[in-house]
Amino acid sequence: MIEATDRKILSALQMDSRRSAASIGETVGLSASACHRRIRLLEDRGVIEGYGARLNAEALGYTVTFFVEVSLEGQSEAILGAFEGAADARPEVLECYLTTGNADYVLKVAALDTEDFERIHRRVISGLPHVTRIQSSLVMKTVKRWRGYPVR
Amino acid sequence: MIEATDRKILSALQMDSRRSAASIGETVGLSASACHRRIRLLEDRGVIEGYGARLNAEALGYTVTFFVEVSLEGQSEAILGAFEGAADARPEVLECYLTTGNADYVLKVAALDTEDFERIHRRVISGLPHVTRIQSSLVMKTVKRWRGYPVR
DNA sequence: TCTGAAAAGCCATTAGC
DNA sequence: GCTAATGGCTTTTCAGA
Repeated sequence: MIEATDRKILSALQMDSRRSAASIGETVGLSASACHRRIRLLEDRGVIEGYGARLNAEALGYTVTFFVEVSLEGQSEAILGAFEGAADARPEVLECYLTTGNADYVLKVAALDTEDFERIHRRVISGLPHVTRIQSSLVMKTVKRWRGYPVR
Repeated sequence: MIEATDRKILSALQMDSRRSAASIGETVGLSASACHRRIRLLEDRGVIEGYGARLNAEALGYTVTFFVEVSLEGQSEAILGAFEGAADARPEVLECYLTTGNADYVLKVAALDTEDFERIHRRVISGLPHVTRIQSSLVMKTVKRWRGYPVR
């Protein structure tokens, strides 16, 4: 379990990891050194997995985001493993989940433009091993983007 | 457009935003101050939207992740707007996208346990305004988690 | 064991070139 | 873009609650 003060620290760092330990300590009622030590412990415990910059997709040239539901030709460990390894290796595949429901996998993909989308859909995804059926859903609007987990 | 050196900087910061400008500058062939100025400009241009800690979902107590496909009872601006505002306000809804395809929206949701999942599915999602059909897909395995955009 | 205070070293940031 | 200088921050050490 995670203590209340630690949760406040995590919430602050999740929103803005460039805040200093002194600043966060001030808001949670700790000195800079005490706050810093707690952060270090949360890192060591694996609660904090790392720190990253949030980049603007459009600025990077990605104008198209889409989800792909993928079904495979079987459920054997060999088939699943082959697909997962190949999906993981493709940089176009941003995320990949094995799910219950109609499809076997849900993939999140980013493309530079509609031509790139076409290429990824027809060549990359369809070319992953043991794929039998794919169905893409284009993202027309991001209503709520990822801003981290609720920590309360 | 973004220059090659800036892309290397972005890639490094996306992976680990705690690296110093001096360290990144060394790998991309710049002095600390030059690298720092480029980072500042990328922030000002909005290419870098912010910095955040990556937290471990299980450590926070989230054992269940699922996607929900949601259909609404109409497509009018009022209906879409009401749903989107309500979805955005729910902390359980981590992400929300308006998509093409069978459903109108795709939501990503995290739950503490199966009981919490039940609560969110039956009360939160179903209670969002103008929802007519929902279909959940439970994540059984995260094959590839979000690690940022390819910047090359 | 966790805290706060102080010291040392590193880093971000700016100015000058 | 680089070098140099400054101020702030991280990080460690140490003593007390």
